[in-house]
Amino acid sequence: MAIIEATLVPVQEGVAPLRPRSLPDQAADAIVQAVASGAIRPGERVVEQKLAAALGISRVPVREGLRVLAAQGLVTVTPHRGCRVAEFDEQGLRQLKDVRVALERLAARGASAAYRTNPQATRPLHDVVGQMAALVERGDRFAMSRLDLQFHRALWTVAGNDMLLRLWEAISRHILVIFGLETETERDFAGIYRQHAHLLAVVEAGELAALDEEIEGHIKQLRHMYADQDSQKTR
Amino acid sequence: MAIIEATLVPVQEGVAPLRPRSLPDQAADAIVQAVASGAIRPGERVVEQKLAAALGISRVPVREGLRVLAAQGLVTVTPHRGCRVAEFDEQGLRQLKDVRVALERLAARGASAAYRTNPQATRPLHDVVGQMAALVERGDRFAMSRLDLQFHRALWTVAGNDMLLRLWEAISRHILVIFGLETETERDFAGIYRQHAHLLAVVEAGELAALDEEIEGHIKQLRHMYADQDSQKTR
DNA sequence: GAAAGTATAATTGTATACATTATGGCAATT
DNA sequence: AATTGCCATAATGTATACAATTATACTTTC
Repeated sequence: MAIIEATLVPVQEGVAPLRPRSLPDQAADAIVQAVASGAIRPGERVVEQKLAAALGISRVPVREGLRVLAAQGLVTVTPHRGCRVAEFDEQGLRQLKDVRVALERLAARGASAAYRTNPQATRPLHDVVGQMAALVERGDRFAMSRLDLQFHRALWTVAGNDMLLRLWEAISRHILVIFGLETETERDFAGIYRQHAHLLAVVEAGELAALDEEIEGHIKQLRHMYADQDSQKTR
Repeated sequence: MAIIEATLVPVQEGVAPLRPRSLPDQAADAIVQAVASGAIRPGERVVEQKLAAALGISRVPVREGLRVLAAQGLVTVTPHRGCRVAEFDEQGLRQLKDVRVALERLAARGASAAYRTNPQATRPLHDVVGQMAALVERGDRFAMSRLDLQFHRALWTVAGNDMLLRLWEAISRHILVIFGLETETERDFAGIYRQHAHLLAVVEAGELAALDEEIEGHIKQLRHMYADQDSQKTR
């Protein structure tokens, strides 16, 4: 059987399959980044041609990127009337938080189970927490936000649920934007590090009730930070 | 202020804004339908040009539809190597079920809260259940599956969480495919009707613990039905 | 003077054409 | 005999061109 034969072929270890990032992907990231950095404001109209020109590419990959973003809820697209960046009002944030809590619990439980099966499974999480610790001194806000997302992405990955991870792709983009839009209030870097370290410990402990509570508390902060800016909005 | 003036303009009530379904959307639906009906098998390679030809359109809208399906996890796309329909193995089904339970709980709680605020909120759910009742006699398997999905879509809509509803769009497509692929074992139509009616009653009752349990039981059936076929798979 | 009609510009939607990349077969080389 | 290099083919990725739709400004009409 050819299949069996194929599995016997020695596969080079230690090399990850490289995959070139396509223009649509890059375009989607660029748009999200633009929103997160404030270059494009929530609710603002987005014109394909202008985006394409700014990115130095044609409209086609831009459109594909926008379609994906629409599926993930970061832009709304009305037929023949174009795209508009989603608004991130207080209600939307609460909804996002609810969804995230529900799924993050699942992820944490999955990661917890994976750890019980194989204590090495949470290695990536420790790595991220380690990087966080190194960042506490020099307070790089952007880098810390990235590590925050990276930690949770790792958590959802360790859980080993493909569908879950796919939903995280959408959710994390929302969070990325929210992190970007959040007020400049200095975040408590030591606190962020401590929180994630603690969450990781609880995951490895595997007490379900404690896990649920930890997750709930961990995510609540999100809404907090953003609330100030939102109340400033006149409209 | 122009804004205030605008809000005073009487808006015609009772008419839904009509939006033409775009070719990419139709293409995506067509592909999902083709998988659900068995015309395209899970894991099978999908060539854009052939799809376009079959649908009588060009490749561009097909590509956009495929990108959305990829974001929703129904196809996997490898750069320069094309698309492949996802496989729905037992593990994937379990993962899907876990995610669905977690989110469906959230939806049910939201719907329950909406009902407490306004008893009219669950009206659409009663409608669907009514249609189910009418279908019990003449056992139209396809129609019943549609009502099943329609019920849950209504549930998630009533919950009033946009993000949640967006995720449902992805999940429901998976379920649609699974329903289609499921073995021809006659489903218990009366049972399906009864289950949904009961779920609705529990939602309106609003007992959280009972709700969680009900959801869990309600969704477990999914894996069940498919398990047989999956075990037949040789590979 | 407000509503409806009309022409024009801007933008999106789709199709076609071209460029790039992967795949499979076959010869050449070691 | 196995690996490498090369070529032909097929499919994807991207750009450009055109068609269809919407928005805007202006005119017309009652």
